[in-house]
Amino acid sequence: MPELPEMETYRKLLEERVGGMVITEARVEREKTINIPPEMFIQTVAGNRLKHVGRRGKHLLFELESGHALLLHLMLGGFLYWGSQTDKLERSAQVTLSPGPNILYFHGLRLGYLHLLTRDQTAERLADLGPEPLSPVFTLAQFAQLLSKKKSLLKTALVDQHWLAGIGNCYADEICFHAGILPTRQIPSLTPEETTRLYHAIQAILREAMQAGGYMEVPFYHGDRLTGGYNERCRVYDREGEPCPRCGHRIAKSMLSSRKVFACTNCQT
DNA sequence: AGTGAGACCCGAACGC
DNA sequence: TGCGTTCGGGTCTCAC
Repeated sequence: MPELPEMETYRKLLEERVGGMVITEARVEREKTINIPPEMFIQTVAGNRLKHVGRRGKHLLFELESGHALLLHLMLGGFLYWGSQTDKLERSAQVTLSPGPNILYFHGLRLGYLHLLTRDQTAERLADLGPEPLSPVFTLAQFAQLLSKKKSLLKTALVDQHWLAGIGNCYADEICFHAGILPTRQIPSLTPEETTRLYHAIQAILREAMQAGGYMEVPFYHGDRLTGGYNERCRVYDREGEPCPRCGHRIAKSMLSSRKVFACTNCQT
């Protein structure tokens, strides 16, 4: 599901294409996707300029000139499409915005949402998130400090948004594989050397995935060659039984608090 | 504090 | 083909 690299890919594409544009029209097809009555939502959003598109963890922030922000979380199965009245998908869209001549379609928002918030409300909603793993202030020392405060299993911590923001089920496994460490390791058992490997794996995997365009299944616009470029690059995620790209051993799947865990039990220790 | 279960939601996958 | 059923999975909340 959409994690940091996918949302960052969307953020960049959106910033380039619709940043600075006036949202001439907003439509709400599913009221539960938003947080206020549709009339109020449309009244505030329509005619408002989209100043900037930001990201925090797995959230996307559409910052409006009025000081409001649209806070997007795609949760499970949510995705975006940017096209025209005719160039659109054969799928229902829960909300559409028209920044400029094209239309931004919000699809698959069942558990996901697009909430219109004031500056203060936005800050409050994001206040509980952990640090951004790719921020320059997120150093190895800070990561080691974070780890020292956790006693849980490694994977449980990696997907905990309050501890570290942006990593989900897929990248947690990919990061552990890159570091050669089992996701089910107890955090207190990690050596300083392993902590260093994990830190560098977080940087390497997230940056590689961002560069490749994440693992979304649906392109962002007609002819999009970036979005979803990471689909073929996952080393262990959803590859149960396939040979490990490092040692050839079969990749194992297990469950951990109703989450799938993929790992090579031979070269990850 | 960590873990687990239930709720949320509906498209996709599956079974007959 | 087609209808009914099951499942998945991030996050929040509430036990234990």
